Amino acid sequence: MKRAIVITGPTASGKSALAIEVARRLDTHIISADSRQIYRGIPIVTAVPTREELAIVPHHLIEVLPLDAYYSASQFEQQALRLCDEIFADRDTVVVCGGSMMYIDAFCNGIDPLPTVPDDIRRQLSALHAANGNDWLLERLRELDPVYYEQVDRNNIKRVFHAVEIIMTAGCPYSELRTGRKVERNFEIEKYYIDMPRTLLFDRINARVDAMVANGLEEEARTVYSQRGLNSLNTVGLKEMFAYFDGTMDRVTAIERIKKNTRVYAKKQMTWFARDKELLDATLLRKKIFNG
RNA sequence: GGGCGAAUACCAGAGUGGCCAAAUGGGGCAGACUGUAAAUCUGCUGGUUUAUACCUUCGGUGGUUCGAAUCCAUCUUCGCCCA
Repeated sequence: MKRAIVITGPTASGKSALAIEVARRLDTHIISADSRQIYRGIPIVTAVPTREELAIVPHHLIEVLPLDAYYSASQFEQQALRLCDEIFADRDTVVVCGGSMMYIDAFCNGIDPLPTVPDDIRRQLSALHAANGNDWLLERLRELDPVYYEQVDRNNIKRVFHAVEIIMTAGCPYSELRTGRKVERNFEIEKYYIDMPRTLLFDRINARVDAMVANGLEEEARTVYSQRGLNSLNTVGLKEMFAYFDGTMDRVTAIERIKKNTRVYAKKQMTWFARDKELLDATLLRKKIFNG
């Protein structure tokens, strides 16, 4: 049976390095499950592995999309599965590595297929929303899908918006499309999580941000500053630099904010993964691969 | 030596007699999450295991008042000004 070794954990916990060691040992490839490293042009903020690291084993889905490309967990699932097929053609194992919670979930458990919302529908709804406000949007959802209306966090207007645009596209209630069903893969999945004391992790985060700054974070941010509205750039490390460029935050504060927001992000990852009962401790993987 | 101003919860900072365990922001903590997820959203943050409840807080002490973070006296510390 083929096998996918999934390596995840909070940001700066050492996922990439471990994945490279493991993939090298098993002579296989790494599929990155990172919603930001997938974009081209922001390797410093997103901590893309170095050129040397990338040369050790083949990596996939790193720096492959233009910054303005639309992408989603579902697309990741499809692409990652396709890559698995290819890699499994002449190997038994593949390594999937990343900290994007939803991508990991989509890969391991699948995600319900939803229609892709056409641009004109999105634009149209967006205009109506802008003109009529949140209450109007909520009212639309209540009419169109009372079931989901009861379930959503109505303060989270992005979710409400998404539900409505999906309904408009699919022509049926969003709640009918959400099965939450877990998909079985035709390969085994071993999911490992890198755990470490929070104080240590936070020290690593702070050190990594300093390293990014030393490696040209500011210059990198400048090169994409003009495109700041893109979702791919709504990223920790860039938004703070943008605020600095705007003059609303001084440089030292911006760098502090990056550290703080990265810590917050790491905590979100920890919270998400804490409820995943299938996760194994990454130290087990180390033992298995390197001592056995 | 004299004059003025300030002292509030982890920090900053509102509040100037009851509606104050005390606005707001920051920071911290906890959580939600199936479609741009490094996104988006939520709760808690004096103590009492629960609380529309009780207790202890607004520099110290002593007063005034039915009632004080808020008024008075005094002390301490800090800042500014005049000598």
